[in-house]
Amino acid sequence: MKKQCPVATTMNLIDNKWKILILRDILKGPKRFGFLKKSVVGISSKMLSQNLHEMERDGILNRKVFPEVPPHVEYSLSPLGESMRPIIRSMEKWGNNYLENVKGKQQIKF
Amino acid sequence: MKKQCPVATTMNLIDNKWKILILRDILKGPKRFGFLKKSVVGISSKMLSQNLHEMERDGILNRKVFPEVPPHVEYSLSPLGESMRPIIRSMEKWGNNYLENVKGKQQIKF
DNA sequence: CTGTATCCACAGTGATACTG
DNA sequence: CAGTATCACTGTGGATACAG
Repeated sequence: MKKQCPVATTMNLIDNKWKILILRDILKGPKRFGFLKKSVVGISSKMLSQNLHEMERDGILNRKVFPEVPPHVEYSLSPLGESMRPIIRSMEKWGNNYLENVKGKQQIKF
Repeated sequence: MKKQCPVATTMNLIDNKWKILILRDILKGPKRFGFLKKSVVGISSKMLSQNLHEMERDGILNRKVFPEVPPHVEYSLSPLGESMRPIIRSMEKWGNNYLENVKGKQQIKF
């Protein structure tokens, strides 16, 4: 029985940048498909749909359908998804510091 | 002038799972090419070389060549790379918790 | 030991059109 | 509104061989 790497385990569940950005948004509260489509800049309906399905399958988020016309679907965090908040927060902190202190002020290109 | 998303900024610098795993290893101390090749399970020389170059270009890590025969190259963290430690640690924590408490014990598949 | 060079298969993704 | 279907394309990344 092989020992598993926790970091690799985490990366298996959030394996692309779209999922991180989706998580970033839903951490602020439940979101609808259309909202995410606009908020996650550059994502296509297909990619959004696909990633939402995978995240639901992995137990990271819940999908709630409101029986209305026109259709209304809301995505919210499961407890497992909520537990990822520290990961996203650490990335947010790092990114903020990078944008403020590094980009352009040091010799690092961009 | 558009406001930039810190999370997306972070993801632009560590945009694939290889970089995360490389970072995980070098956070424990300077590492050589061959060590990383074995430690980052599944990575090819090409991918390893490519990612190391990108991370060096982005200012995340330093490359030090020892003028010896046979060649000896060591990769270590720059201050910028070191500042990513909280990100990796949060992933490590999450992954550990997931492996211990979630996988197999709840209804979440795997 | 630490890589680079080349080839190439195929998974990932964008674009577009369409549906309940 | 919230997706799905299909297709074409591209770049990622594996395999292999080779080099300094």
